Amino acid sequence: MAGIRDVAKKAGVSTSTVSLVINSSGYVSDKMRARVTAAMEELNYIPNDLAKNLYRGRTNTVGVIMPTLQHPFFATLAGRIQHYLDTQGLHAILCSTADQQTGETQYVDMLQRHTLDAVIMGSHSTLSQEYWESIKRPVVAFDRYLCDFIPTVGGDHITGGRLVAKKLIDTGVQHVVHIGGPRGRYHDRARGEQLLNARELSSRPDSSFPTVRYQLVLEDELHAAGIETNFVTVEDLSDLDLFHKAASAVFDDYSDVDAVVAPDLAAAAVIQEARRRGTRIPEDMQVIAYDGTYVTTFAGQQISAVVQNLDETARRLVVHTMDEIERYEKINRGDGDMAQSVESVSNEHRNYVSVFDTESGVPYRFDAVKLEYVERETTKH
Amino acid sequence: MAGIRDVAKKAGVSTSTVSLVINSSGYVSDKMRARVTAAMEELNYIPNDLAKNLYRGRTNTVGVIMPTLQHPFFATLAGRIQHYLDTQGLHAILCSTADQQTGETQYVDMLQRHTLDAVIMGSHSTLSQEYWESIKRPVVAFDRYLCDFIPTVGGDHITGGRLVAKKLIDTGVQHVVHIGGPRGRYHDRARGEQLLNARELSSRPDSSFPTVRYQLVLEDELHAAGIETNFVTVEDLSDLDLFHKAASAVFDDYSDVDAVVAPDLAAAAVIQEARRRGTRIPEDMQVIAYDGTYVTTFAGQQISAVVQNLDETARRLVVHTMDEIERYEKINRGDGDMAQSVESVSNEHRNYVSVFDTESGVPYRFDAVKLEYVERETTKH
DNA sequence: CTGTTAGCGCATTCAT
DNA sequence: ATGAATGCGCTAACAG
Repeated sequence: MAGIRDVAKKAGVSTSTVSLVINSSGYVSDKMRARVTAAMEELNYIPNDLAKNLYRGRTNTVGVIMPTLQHPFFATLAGRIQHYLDTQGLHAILCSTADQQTGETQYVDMLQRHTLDAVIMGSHSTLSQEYWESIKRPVVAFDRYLCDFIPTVGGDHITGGRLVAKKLIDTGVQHVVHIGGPRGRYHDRARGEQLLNARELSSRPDSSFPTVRYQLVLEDELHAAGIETNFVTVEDLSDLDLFHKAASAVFDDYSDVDAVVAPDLAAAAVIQEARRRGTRIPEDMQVIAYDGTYVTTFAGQQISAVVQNLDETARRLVVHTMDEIERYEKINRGDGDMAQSVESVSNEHRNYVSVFDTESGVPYRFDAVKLEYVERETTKH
Repeated sequence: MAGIRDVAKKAGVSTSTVSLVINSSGYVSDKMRARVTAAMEELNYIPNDLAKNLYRGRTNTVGVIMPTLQHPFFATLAGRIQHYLDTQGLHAILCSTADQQTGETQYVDMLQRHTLDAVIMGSHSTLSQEYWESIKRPVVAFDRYLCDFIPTVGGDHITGGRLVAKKLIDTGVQHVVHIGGPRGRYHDRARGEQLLNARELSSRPDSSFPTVRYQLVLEDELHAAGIETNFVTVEDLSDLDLFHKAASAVFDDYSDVDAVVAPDLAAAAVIQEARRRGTRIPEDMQVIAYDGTYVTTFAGQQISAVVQNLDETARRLVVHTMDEIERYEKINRGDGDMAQSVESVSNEHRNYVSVFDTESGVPYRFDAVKLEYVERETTKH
């Protein structure tokens, strides 16, 4: 309850002196400082950050929007994001859209009302490009394109797809079934672009960059090698039971399948189903997981996987978040134009790709994190 | 950038009228309302919640402290907490202590500085009882005793331990190895109290109520039935590799083990290790997981488990959180004494146990959520 | 029913 | 080096 003025009164100084002591800024004589700290102790004074926030117009809080924490993939990513935000003195408000009635708009709202300094968007959004453009506050996207004004950090799924394809081709499989989320959500016209590299992709802000990309690359490379492929859809990623159903479907619908590529949980379900049906892995069937979270090490056997570097992804997401916050602060202060701060970041990452839009002065930035293939029990050498 | 006064000016009314329109409180004539909303549209006005927060002294934000989001157990719990907080118009700031340099004190700090309305404490705390008592702001604990002023919601691990013991005894096993976190952390004197029921436990605020309790009950009941038991420790729960090491240790150190009880991830590791060593489950060995998250359904085989009702746990945690917030608001308004609001909650839950401390006027409250045993592939009937 | 005004608790110019 | 005054943007008495 004790306020800064109580402390000032008790110490026989003015409020600004107390303020200087609190923030250890400016010059305060040692005597004054001692008296002030003594008064603070006595009154058990604790500064109220709400006032500070109002004055500063910042809360040091970032909204982190993920589909669900149930998936180790997003839980891990969220954890790493929290870690890197913490190193910058920022807090994370977590929103798993699956756990909430109100969707992502609530958080964009908080962003607009200055309850949030920025938003990291990791969920699929049905909102239009125009909507995201109209926000004009710091937003960074994970693995998806929102609009020209919003930078993206995501896995290099082109490489990811190639890694899987190469391994399967080398192993000599004939019929690959891969499992994934509904494809309808994604821009199908991207279908013809799967062999573009990250730089080329990033120059096409009209297409999204979701994980699903690796599937397109995979299919193309396998087809080019004369290998048959089929796709099994998991409609709702937050319904874990569907992964088991998908695993069953693989065996039921494709009797001659000799390789499965699937996100971690689905891959784990396939391992379990294989044991139940007496299918030996990797002798009778190869299994490769896509994502490579700890689920691949706690399944029935250790699963080979294309691993996403979530730590690095989180690090970059936070770097861009800070940049965006700073960029908008500059804009709101009036100095510096919108494109300015981008340059300074562009050398930060090896795979960083910037495409400047000279008309708007604002670039769309795609920051690709490399993926890695790890060989384990479920594939043959 | 547009403020409430800009809107007022544009609409030709006063700021308070605008405020009334925004909060749709009080009476405003339709004409005025129309003009105000029109002005808001034109100016693209968005209220700044920082000012509102300062005035109200609340942020509608609750700190949720968990050891790590890596564990599906805590990730799921955190997700459910977020869900229930959301239904009450509250946001969740997430802190997994494993992901952060700064520990839980940072969040208690935010609580004191009014950045947080309350804190839900799910991590182990090394801080003293006196420390927690001195906070005097809303705190609710998960599965652990902090101090007399702080209510706890936790699983009924007494029942949990009994469920496991009964099953194992019925199955006729001879040598049980169970895996768990380091025991040193927990009050050893609780050792002699393991047969107390929830009510009796709750009347002993000097002991904590961690998950580990089930192990004590388990050991006692098994010993009483003449069954040998051994304990394998996992020193650091956030180091997933240790679960695999523990699983190996079970086989290496105890060749005649015929049953394993372990937290989900460790149980999954045991399943994997058993397959590697040719041990058949459940023919040669029974496995029961404690917690029952989805990990038990994605392991090498479906694992029998004592399931914690995390949804109900989360619900109650949030109920108590709201109660505490309200209680402290009353206290700060001066009306109502500290013990008052507790009564109204005590009938809310079937397993709710209150112990009133007439001296302080504030009870220690322990709210126990029932556990359930689910039979799956890894145990015999 | 609407407008005027006084804070909410702190940070920061400016004088001194 | 220190203090008095002003404002951050909004809310809620109170007066009209």
